[in-house]
Amino acid sequence: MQAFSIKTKNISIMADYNFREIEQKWQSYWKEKGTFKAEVDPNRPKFYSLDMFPYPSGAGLHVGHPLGYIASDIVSRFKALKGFNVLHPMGYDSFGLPAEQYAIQTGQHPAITTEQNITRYTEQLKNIGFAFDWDREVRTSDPAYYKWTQWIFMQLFKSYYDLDANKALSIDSLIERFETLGNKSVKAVSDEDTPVFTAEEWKAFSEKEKQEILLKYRLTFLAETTVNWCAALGTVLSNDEVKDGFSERGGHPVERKKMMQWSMRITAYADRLLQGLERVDWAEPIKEMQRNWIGKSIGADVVFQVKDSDKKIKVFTTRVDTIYGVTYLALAPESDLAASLITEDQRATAEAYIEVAKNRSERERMSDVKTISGAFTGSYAINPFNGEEIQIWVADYVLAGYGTGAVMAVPAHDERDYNFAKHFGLEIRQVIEGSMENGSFPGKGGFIINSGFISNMYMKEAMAKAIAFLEEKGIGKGKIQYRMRDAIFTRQRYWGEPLPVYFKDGLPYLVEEKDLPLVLPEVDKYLPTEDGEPPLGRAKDWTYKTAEGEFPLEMSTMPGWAGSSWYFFRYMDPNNDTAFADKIKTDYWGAVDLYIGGSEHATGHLLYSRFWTKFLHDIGAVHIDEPFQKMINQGMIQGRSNFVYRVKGTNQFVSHGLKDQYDSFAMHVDVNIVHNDQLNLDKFKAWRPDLADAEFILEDGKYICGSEVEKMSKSKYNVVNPDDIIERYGADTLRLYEMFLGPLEQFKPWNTNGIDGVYKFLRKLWNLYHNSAGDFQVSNAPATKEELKALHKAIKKMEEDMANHSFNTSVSSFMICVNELTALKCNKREILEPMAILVSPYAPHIAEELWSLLGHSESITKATFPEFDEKHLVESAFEYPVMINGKMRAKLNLSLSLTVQEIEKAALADEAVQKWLEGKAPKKVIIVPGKIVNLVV
RNA sequence: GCCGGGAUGGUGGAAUAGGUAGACACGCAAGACUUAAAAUCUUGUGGGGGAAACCCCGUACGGGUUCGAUUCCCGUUCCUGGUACCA
Repeated sequence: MQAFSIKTKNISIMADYNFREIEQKWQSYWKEKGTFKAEVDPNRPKFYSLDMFPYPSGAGLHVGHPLGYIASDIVSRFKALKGFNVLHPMGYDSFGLPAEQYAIQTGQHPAITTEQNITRYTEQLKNIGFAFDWDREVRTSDPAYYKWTQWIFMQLFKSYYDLDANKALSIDSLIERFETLGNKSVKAVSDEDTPVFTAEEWKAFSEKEKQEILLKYRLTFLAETTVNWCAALGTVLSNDEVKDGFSERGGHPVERKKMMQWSMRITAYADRLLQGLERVDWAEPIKEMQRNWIGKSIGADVVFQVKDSDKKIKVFTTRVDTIYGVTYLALAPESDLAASLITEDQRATAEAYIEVAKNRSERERMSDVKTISGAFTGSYAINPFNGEEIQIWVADYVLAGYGTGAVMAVPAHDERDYNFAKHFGLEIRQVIEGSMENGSFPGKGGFIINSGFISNMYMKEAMAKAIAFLEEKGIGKGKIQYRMRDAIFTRQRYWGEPLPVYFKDGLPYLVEEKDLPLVLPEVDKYLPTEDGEPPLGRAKDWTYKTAEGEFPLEMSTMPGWAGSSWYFFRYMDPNNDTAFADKIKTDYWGAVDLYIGGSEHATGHLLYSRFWTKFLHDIGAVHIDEPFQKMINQGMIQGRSNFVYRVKGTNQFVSHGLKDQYDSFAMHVDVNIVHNDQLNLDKFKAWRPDLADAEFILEDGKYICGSEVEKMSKSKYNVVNPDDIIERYGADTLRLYEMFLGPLEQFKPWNTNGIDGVYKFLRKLWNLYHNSAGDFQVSNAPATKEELKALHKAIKKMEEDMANHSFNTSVSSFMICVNELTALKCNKREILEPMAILVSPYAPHIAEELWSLLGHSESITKATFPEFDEKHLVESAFEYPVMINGKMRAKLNLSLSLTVQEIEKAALADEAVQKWLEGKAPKKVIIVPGKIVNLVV
């Protein structure tokens, strides 16, 4: 009877670490109990942990994607154990080009592919055991979501940027001011060509004229703009979607083209976007990238009169202090003014030059910086400071898109101007004290010479005087110029949010809010129409009906960044039908406390989100002004390819170490059939039919593969799928291993060479709670000093690592702790309970299982993080390294209560030390108690 | 070109306030268990010399500061990310 019962027990409870069973069990438990449901709770501090919005691609997740999610999951779970109310959501940026390209090829509606991809992504994410509140999932392509993307667009349309208030204000308030005062006194961000008018003139304008003027102020507006046109994709692209003259997605050529486009007046926020960077805790390089992208320059506009003409040329310069050194003006080839200034005697050469320069592609111009080219127009301008006549040139080093498209050239103090002047034999006139031996020099802050009334001054003073002169004469003013351009907001594509806009008399009007969402219509094909309209031109009845009649709706859709610029607010209140999110909720959750994602979004998403947040702040919709308080940029996981070496002309494969003895060539082999660089021969034969009868030349009985770090891609057979790792080792091992691989921010190749160690760790952890028969067994006996010390070392380390986001070192410290406890044969509840909590953020499934075996009925996620107590780590003795001249020569175990004199005495008495001292007394003795002894002889 | 980040054993990496370089893990080697293999466990493992004690060298390279430098400073090389005629 006795024997029988034991046997039954062994069979029923005997438990090796069975990750499959455990992980499924707890994932279902979390789902059923709604463990990670987050609700507003004013009595608890909040923590908002966010991952960058994924685009659900058809390829599914590979092992690199979850890296950041695992890190944020660990932080989220840790914060919850620390008593925080954690918001940790996940959702999908589900509008995008790949689904549409696929739709064009197959005719399948992008919504269907997108849905399939999301299902796959969600399944993969759930297998990893993330503490996401899945009830908050959002999708940008869901009408209930994009209703509010459209709503935000409408608010932008109804707003302008007021420079006195330094915020966005309603366009209605602007109209009121126009009606009473005209626009002369209005300081607002508007188009360059905005006319000045009085109240009377305003009132006399027609409805059409009024709307045209208002468009020059609206924060989102329709205007003729030079855009990046990608013919292959049939759409315009934003600057951050273009890399080296080619589209980021697909690598198609991109050209500059003038088109009527919707834009967002992000430039109005340039300065606040710059200022705000001071207040966020981001990695410095990302901030620097944004600063460069915004590109603030402080300088002045200067107007040059064209000689014998009423034409004027406005230039922007950051160095008015060098204005007496100007020896020519240069205009961009695209400039209409340049063409009009060409005189008869220069016509042939200048026009030919403009023709060539204009038609050179952006890419050509960029890659060919060294070649200096230009042409004299034949016209002269007058330098307003000294009345000198200077030549006006056309030069392709001047960009039409920056400043005024014209520069005042100071060859002595600007390298490009210098090279140009040298090349064409133009005058070089020095106006700052210094040596011209090595060509031009910027001489910033230098002493000004040969410069009329600003001579004998330093830069700062000279600039102030020169600007005062310009303003007094009405021929210029101090100005701040930004490199950043307004963001194009339309794409001539199907799979995006429709703009809630219709056209009347050729002018845009908003649809009424009650008609939102303006749902994406069905079309027969996802291609442009025959007459070049965007795909929405194919939709039937794509019109808007008002009391006045039926009007055509806008046919372009919003760009990919629209939906992702505000999704972090929607997570706070994902199902709200009356607002994009309830104010009480946005007030409570506030800014994202930790944002983890790649640095590739530095100048796109991260800038646009900040812009929209500031706008929503201005209109009183949210109280925060910066969306992401702290950000960590995880490094990309690269692929690590494996190779086999085929002997030429045979079906023989030679192992890596022997390949040089044969005439062989390398061939990619699927990394999933290679373990620790050793090829699984059976799986290799089964991999492809032509390899079934492959033969091998082995070294030490093994086939060793070569390896190389490359991008993770299907064609290189180096894609590792998280599901495969989970199938083999479990989600907890995957989570631990991704963290163990190295610092989160670092770029690193994925290889599974070390994964066994992490898996072994989990088994050792499991064994602490089980006896050798595999039965759960913990003791209630009090813990020993050593056991407590091992535990508290780990607690301390984890606390520190969490503060520094050093996840890899925490995994090591868990291993050390488990190794120590195993050596101590510890199975005390007093140790093992806190131990389970400690590892639970990293390995939540096994931790839940152990926690429940320990007799707890509630999830371990509701436990409290163990309190660190320094007293367990206090040592009474220390093994001093004793150094002679900085080299470690002896070790000395001494009590920490010894005084410096006593330590010195003990050190000098040591045998090994005596040998090195050779009987002499040390010249100098350095003793740092608890650290080191160093003797100088 | 300009602005960042980096370089540590065979490999991933550690050293968080200048104080024992190489924690932890992989791999490798030897041993135990096994008919055998796998798994597991034990021991060793930066390089060179030595039977050993121990000695010399060693954190990309060259200098410097310091009693003491992977850590701070100056210079060089290589890798890597961003950006590109921005007036």
